[in-house]
Amino acid sequence: MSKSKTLDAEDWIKAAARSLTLSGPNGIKVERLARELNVTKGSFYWHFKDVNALKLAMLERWETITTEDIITGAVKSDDALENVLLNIAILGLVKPPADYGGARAESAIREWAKYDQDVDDSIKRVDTRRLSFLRTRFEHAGLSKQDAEQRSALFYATMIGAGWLTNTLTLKTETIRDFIRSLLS
Amino acid sequence: MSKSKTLDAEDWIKAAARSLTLSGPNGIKVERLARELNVTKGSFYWHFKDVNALKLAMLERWETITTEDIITGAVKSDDALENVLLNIAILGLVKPPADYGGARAESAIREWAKYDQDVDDSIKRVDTRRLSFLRTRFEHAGLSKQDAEQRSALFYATMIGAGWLTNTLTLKTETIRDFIRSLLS
DNA sequence: GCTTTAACATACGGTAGCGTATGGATGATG
DNA sequence: CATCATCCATACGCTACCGTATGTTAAAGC
Repeated sequence: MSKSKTLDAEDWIKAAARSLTLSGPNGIKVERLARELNVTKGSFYWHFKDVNALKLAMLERWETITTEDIITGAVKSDDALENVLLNIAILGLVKPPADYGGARAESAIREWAKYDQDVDDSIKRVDTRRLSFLRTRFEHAGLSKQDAEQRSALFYATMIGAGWLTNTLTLKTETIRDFIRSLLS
Repeated sequence: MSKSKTLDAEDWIKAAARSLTLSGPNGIKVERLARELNVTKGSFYWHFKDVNALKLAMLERWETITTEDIITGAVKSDDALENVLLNIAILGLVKPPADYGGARAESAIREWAKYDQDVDDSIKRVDTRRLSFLRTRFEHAGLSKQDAEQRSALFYATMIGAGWLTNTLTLKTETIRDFIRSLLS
């Protein structure tokens, strides 16, 4: 909701992302988003061909945000791998800006992927990108290719699960640190 | 789809569970399920008051299946804790019968819970039940209360994440075994 | 064999949502 | 200042649902 008098496509994308995290994929309805933006759907069909176009645009934003942006951000602190991983773990690996749905977008999109091929393609690219980053890092730390592949996968699975269960359980930093150390030994 | 000429409530519950795993929560539509069952919705409203009643009935089935039934099944092999956990991990902790949506029901329900209070209540009970089972086991293995709490949580998070990413990555049995050993030491 | 009832089918009114078509306002531009 | 493109509102037909009301059938009970 910029202060400009008229909306642009990006405003609609943000609204869709917010709605996704609040109500799930089926919360993304044209007339509903229009109400939240205080316009009518006449505006929407000016900026987008149809809802599918909005979906694809939103996925594209999310992809770049949760791979390139986040990973490069986490690596900026180029400490020892242990600290890099800890950073990633604590940040949840997935903290897109609140404008675009925040951390809750991850799980919503991940589940959505099971019923929608476009979404599945998107998340597969994201997973591949992240896993290859982790695997490379583990290899640089001296692990064999096989160990690097398995342990980065184990680490990634744990982060996804933990980020998923934030409302149910809380992992202490020390617990995560021990876990990372066992992966690196 | 039993061979009996008429349907019962259980048939509708199974159909709803299947539809949930295939199309998500918004795949659970009365007229849609009716088509899949080769009847009309006249049948549905005879067996249930409304869709919400079907939702609640399905959640109840899922709860008992994925806690009592599964856990007691995994424990039947009353080996050392290491093997029990391995069993749980490999079984995914969450393999309800295919009739009721199979393993994919877990993630669907877990995501659904974010937008629906009834579902959230249900999954909170399930998580509590499972975590308390794990925690008790860890304590019996000689870990302190704090360690048992944290490590069972870590184990559970990993299992949820791994079960979630089965299409993306594959953890070898040996990897999981090493992980469990590090948790028990 | 006639009624009763369980298990559906059919028909209806109502809402929410999609996409289109077209009209209206507002600012830039020559 | 008349025109033109941008941005949005309004109005329309259409489909997919929900839930209700009522008709239908086949089998069970007596």
